[in-house]
Formats: sequence, structure tokens, C-alpha cells
Amino acid sequence: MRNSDQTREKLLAAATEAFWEQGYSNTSLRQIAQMADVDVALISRYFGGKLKLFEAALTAGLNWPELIDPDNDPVKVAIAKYTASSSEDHKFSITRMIVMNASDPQVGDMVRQTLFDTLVAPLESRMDGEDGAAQLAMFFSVIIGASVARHSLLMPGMAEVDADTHARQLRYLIDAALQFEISEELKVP
Amino acid sequence: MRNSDQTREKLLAAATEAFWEQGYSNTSLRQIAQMADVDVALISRYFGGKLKLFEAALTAGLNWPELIDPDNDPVKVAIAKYTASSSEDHKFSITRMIVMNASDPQVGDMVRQTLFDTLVAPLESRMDGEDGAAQLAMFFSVIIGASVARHSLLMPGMAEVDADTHARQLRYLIDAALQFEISEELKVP
DNA sequence: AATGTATGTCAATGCGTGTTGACATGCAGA
DNA sequence: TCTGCATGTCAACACGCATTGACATACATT
Repeated sequence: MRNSDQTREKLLAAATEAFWEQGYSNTSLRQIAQMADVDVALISRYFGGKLKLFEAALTAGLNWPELIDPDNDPVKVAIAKYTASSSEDHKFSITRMIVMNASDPQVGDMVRQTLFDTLVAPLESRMDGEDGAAQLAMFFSVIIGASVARHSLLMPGMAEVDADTHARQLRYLIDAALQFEISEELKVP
Repeated sequence: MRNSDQTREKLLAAATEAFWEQGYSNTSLRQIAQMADVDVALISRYFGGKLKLFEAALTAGLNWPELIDPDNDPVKVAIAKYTASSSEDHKFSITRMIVMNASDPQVGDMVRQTLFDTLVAPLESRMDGEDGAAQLAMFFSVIIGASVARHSLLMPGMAEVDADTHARQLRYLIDAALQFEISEELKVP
């Protein structure tokens, strides 16, 4: 039984898993085809090349749709999604995807732009005050740093702790970032 | 005039520049050889392959030697070195090198281990208290996140600000990280 | 000056990659 | 049943890569 839609889905699923786990340059079309149990040539036929397939897999794996939900507090949603995604299926962590591919000459720009469009821009309008932009940047800076330190670098003191403890660490740094004032120093009891 | 030491130095210099700027997989031996104006075959002869050359270039570009100077406050030195390296020659930022290559299947382990040996381990003994390990991890998490956000992702609110402003942002987050207590919430005036 | 070794040059090899075109086969409509 | 198109299969191509070995050349030692 021949079904082109099904094979396209199988290819996209395999590509999403491979690209999100290993990055763009470390994933070959032959590997994806083998995972999907489909001939390699069909990738170029159905998706038009590796770059297009990556583009499709990038948006397919993006699972932060609630971010643009206007009813939710975006920061809380971001924290919840991050901690959830990093504990169970860290595979599909957007920070991991970004950091992994940001320096790639072929897809770096695309990944950066996607990050900006889907994560930064929706939050940008909600930040107010003269330090809003800086706070937002520091917010993402904290999330990205924590993701790298915990999951990529396996930093002692952060990698081996349970999810709740890590959530506390993250929440602590996020709170600090969101209360940054350029003219004020941090005061702690 | 034939001089093997000089060509080795030329190769190592070119390799250091290329590897630190583009990462391991995105740098070819042919490019390095061309930069150094040396034949490609001499790389394998003198260094024993691409992996060994990268290892040499990794330690050659490591310019945080003061970290293990016992007379200096390690945290202050780290901050100073980071801000300095990130403003002028961000090319040789250790955080950039790590994030760029941490997910590489060939050199990821080596890079991670080097980070731990040269940066984390020397600081580990100086952290005290039950939250010392967590504070240290959060300290590096903040540094890495800031580096990525500012230089790799060009995050608005962090990338376009001058070095002094960024140093204030970084210092603010570092102070917060170093004062983390697992049982205490952050309080800000 | 002759010789031997260190250094440099060049070509080729084997491998993996993405992509393309020719051909085969299954399936639906006439 | 027969025809035509969609779908799948296979092989080949061109490219870039790291690595190796044979050969040439410069230099130092005798």
C-alpha cells in the first residue's frame, strides 16, 4: 500500500527526532531515511533538500505554543514549559536546539530568527519600563545558561539535582533577572 | 629556509584561530593549511591528525591562567577575564568555544572535560557552605548564558549595549547566583 | 664536494555526503 | 483489462573531507 502522506510524516518525524537530538550538521539524510524506513531520494523529492527538511522539523518540534496565549502570564508559562521540557523530554528543549545550531553556518541564522520570532517577540510587548529590554534579555540568558549547564555540560551542583531543586535555582535567577535595574545594585537580606 | 618548528607554530596559530572561531566540525584541515601557507599533509605528520591538532589548539587558546592564581579572588578574576575577553577578543572566549563544540560527537567530551579541569575544579575548593556547589554551577550558568545571549544570539537588550552596561548586567546576575540559598527566596527592595 | 636526513610537495585513496535521473512498480480511472 | 500517473527503488554522480605514501628538495654533517 503506497501512501505519500504517510511517508512524508514518517520522514518528518524521524527528521525532527534526529535534528533535535544531534543538530543539523551531525545528522545525515541517510540516517533519517533509515530511521523512517524510507528511501533517501524521497527526502529531496518531498521536501526539496536537507535545508527545507530541517526547516520543517524545526517548526514541527517547537512545542511552546502557549507562549503567545494572551491569557497566560508569559513568564510563568515559559518557566513551566522549560522545567517540564528539560526534565522529561529534554530532547525537544528549544534552548538546546538553539545552542546546538546557533553557530552553524547553514542554519544558524534560521534558528536564531525562529527563536526571536516565537519566543522573544511575543514577550517583548509585555515588558515595560526602561529596563524592560534588558530584563527580557537577561531572562533568556538565564534560561539558556541553565539549560546548557544542566544538560549539556553536566555541571556539578546543577546536573545531578532533582527537578524541583533545579526549578528553584532557575526560578531564583529568573526573579533576579526580571528585577534588574540598570541604576540599582542587587540587595539581598 | 626550512624550519619545522616555525611551520608547526604557523599551523598551530592558524588552527587556534580557525577552531576557536568556527568550531571543530566547521573547520577543515585544508583551510587551516591555507591560512598557515603550509601543505595539508604536514598537519597529519606533525600533529597526528585533526583531533590532536584540535586538542593542541584548545589548550593554546585557553587564556584564563590567572584563575588558578591563589592570590586573586577567583570570582573577580573570572568576571574581569570574561568581560575583557568578550568585549575585545570574543574570539577566544572559553564559553563560546564550549557552547560551540559541546554537542560535537568527536570533541564534545574533551571540551567539557577541559572546561571542568581548568575552570570549575580550581574554583570548587573555594566555595564553602552547603550551597557552594549550586552557587558555583549557577555562576557558570550565568556567565555562559550571558555569553550566548550577547554574542551568539545577539539578543536585543543585551547585544547592542556597551561593554560597561553589559558588565553591570553580568555582575548583577553573578552576585545573585553567588548568594543563592536553597531554602531562601530572593528578596529585592 | 658528497652524502644522508629532515623537511616540503604532490597525487591518490577511501569514505561519506546531498542530490539527481533512469527505471520499476503499485494503484486508480477509463 | 488496459492505460497513465503517482510512488518507490536503485545506481550513479560530483563534491569535500582526512589521511597516506611516494617522490623531490633543501640543509647539515662528514
